[in-house]
Amino acid sequence: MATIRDSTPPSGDRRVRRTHAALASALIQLVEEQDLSRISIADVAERAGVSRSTFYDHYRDVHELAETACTAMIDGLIGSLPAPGPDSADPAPEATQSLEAFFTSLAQHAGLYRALLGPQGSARLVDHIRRRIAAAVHDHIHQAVSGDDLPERAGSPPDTPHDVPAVFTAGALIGVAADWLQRGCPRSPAEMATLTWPLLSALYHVDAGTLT
Amino acid sequence: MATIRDSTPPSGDRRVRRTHAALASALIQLVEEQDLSRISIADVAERAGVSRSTFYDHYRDVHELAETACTAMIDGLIGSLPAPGPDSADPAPEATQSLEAFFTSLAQHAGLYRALLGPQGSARLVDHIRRRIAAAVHDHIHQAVSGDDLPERAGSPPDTPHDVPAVFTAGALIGVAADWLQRGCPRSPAEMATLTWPLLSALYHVDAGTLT
DNA sequence: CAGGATTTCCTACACGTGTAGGGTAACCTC
DNA sequence: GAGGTTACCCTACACGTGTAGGAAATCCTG
Repeated sequence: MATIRDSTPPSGDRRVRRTHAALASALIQLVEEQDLSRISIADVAERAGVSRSTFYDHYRDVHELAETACTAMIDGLIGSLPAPGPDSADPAPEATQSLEAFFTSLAQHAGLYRALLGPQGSARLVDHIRRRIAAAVHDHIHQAVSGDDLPERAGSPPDTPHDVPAVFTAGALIGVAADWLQRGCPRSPAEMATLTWPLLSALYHVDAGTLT
Repeated sequence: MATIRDSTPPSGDRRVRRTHAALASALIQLVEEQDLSRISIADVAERAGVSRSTFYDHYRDVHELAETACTAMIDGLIGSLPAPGPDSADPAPEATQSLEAFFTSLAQHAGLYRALLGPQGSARLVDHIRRRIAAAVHDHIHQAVSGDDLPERAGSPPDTPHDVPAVFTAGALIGVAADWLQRGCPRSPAEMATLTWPLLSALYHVDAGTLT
């Protein structure tokens, strides 16, 4: 039996890397085709060309696989979140552009993200994403206030401190994203960015003011 | 076999009311004791003194039961959300008080809400709650701008229009609530209200400004 | 109270889940 | 390459899910 909880990516063994990749790819394919709640472990394993018991050697359930399989994509998304502008830059072109990139990325994998964030999705994954966004927002705010460049926060554990503004902001972004995806992306990413930026910017300003 | 999708509360038949109540009460009990994901339909049915197949006569799964069983409680929560103040009322005592009531209600059923909103919770229910909060926020904003008293929005269907600020705000509140509950409510409801109100208020102001 | 209509319960079935043990083959290290 | 290690696969089992049909009890209606 395999040792469970292998601490992720640069797994020494070639076999492990292959099954991890195969399972992740299979899940992403399947989730584009149907609701996450309809996907059985047997489905994923078969699509990946792997036995069902091998799946259990690596993950406890589909949500756990989804968490690790999508972390890279999620982090890409989060990376395109705009930092708070220096101060009241009303048009704020670069921030809006960042947000547009955010919504564009969402739209490009709309099927995937809708399945994960929507009502048939995974509360676990949503929680995971909220933590990561909150951590990013936390860094943005403190970086903007102190002026320091934080040391990149590598693959560090997302031990968010209890930062109310950060989780507030993170929840808000998830809410907008989930709702937009669920309605089938009726507005363009640019429109969404234009509508969202004033709200996000307002939160940033409150945070900066409260922090000092 | 029973006709599925009976349109809820004032169900004529005495038997139906009894089983609905028994199932709802049983679920709420169980969810205070353990994670939602560990609760089987057989558990709920047994606790309610009802057969498993009767459960399926009324609900498709545990999440659907949770949705209807908690709607009343949820609506109570939403009712205590503060409306936007007339304009910049910085201390805004009544708004903060409303928010404190909101967090106090959450804390009173902390076990329940944590199980429902947390990582082991129900994405369906979270989606449902977000829609309801968004609808309430939507009404608040338009009421504040137009000055009208909307006609109470009785048990009406939560057909939220695509209102970005509303879902943004709704997501934010859910994010704060979920995070706070998950950490075991480390701060008092009053502290949470004090921390949250500036953020919420800022969003209200942006919305009012954008609307005119 | 009789009537019909519904709800409730029982049984049964095909599947999915999660766990366990052990055989085989692939891998890394030396 | 030979070594031990470890991942992979197979089998099997206990349980939960969701569906279906039909018997019996309960209810609303007139």
